[in-house]
Amino acid sequence: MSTRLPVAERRAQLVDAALTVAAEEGIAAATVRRVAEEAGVALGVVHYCFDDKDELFTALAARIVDELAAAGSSGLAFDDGPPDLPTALRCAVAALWESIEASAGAQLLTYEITTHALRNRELRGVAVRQYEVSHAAAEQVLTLAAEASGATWTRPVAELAGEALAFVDGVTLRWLVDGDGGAARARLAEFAGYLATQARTRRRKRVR
Amino acid sequence: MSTRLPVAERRAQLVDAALTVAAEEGIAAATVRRVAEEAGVALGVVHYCFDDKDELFTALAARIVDELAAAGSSGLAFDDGPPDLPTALRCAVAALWESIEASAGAQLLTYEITTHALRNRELRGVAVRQYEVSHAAAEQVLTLAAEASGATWTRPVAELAGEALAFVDGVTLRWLVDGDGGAARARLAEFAGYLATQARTRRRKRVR
DNA sequence: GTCTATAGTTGGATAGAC
DNA sequence: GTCTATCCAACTATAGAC
Repeated sequence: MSTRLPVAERRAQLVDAALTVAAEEGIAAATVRRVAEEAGVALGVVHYCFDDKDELFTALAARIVDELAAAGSSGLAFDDGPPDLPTALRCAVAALWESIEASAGAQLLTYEITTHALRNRELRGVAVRQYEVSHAAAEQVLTLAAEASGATWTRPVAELAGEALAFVDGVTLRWLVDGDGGAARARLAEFAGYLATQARTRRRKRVR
Repeated sequence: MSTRLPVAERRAQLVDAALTVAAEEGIAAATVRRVAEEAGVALGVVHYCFDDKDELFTALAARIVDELAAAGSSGLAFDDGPPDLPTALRCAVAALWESIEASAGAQLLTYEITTHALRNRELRGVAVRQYEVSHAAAEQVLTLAAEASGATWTRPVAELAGEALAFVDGVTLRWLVDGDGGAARARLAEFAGYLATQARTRRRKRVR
């Protein structure tokens, strides 16, 4: 069974395995042993690739943050010409929620990572980075939506992004608990409506 | 050291100890052993009082939810006569935030309890109850604020409470990560402002 | 009825084999 | 440089003492 592999590839493989286990069964289930088993390697291999369980955890968190950043930068595509701001926001929210609803385990995992990181002084940076990336993604979406619809935010985008992030976070957690996707969507739609009041519309390019 | 105690009192004492440990060091640190140590009793005593670690956890969660319900029902007091709605909301938010900011460990613990409960089928009810109580508390605050200021919500209170709860949840978690109390307060104030637009003012009792 | 002493399991880490 | 075999600590749970 012992297919020798360069350490970098092993690390990637192990982080994959850790993600699989943690998303499905929770962070507590992602023990060094369980991750090794999932990856099909002996226990000690994990400790050869990572100094420490914390280091494996940090790598896992980094990987999730990377995915988050990638998802954020995928952006909105408006093929039918420039929409108005409410429409753009509705699209953004719909796309966001679709991706959330399709990955409950991963969503729950991000909350677990946050709390776990907050409880361990050395891991605090993990939680901070998580939010920096999320915040940047939120700002980007808001900026793109405004640009696409030819509107201008009347308040700093950073503030709006902070509020949006908090709201989405809270709505998602609530949804994980009650499983009510309709209610979650309604809440997000309401917030999108609020956001639309925080911009003023510039003269629009005429659609021919 | 063996002061014999009736089981009900021991249970209460142990839940106290569990709360102390969990709020300070996280739910993962609240092992049966650590709780016994904190309470100053032998390890086995915990297993005599609780069938199971899960039962101790459930008791801990119930105790936190009770406190939450109590805090919610403490209500708002407006000694200076009926305020207008924006003022009432500002007061409610300020009081809420003060209590949150004073108990970071307990706040973080509630998130840990939620995620932990969501990862264990048998404990799902714990998370659901947590949110039912929070939601009820939110509805109560909104209703009281409207009554005190002689206003009427133009949307179902349940919807507004759901949005408020989500937002407060998200803001709190963000604050636990970045420690920026000012930003948190600003976000909450903004939301209070939004809420005020969701009501219409009835004729006001004149203040003499 | 209340508590103590002990068993059995699972986890993180390492010394050393290949 | 990569992996295996082994160690030790910490945890949950229980059998039985008082």
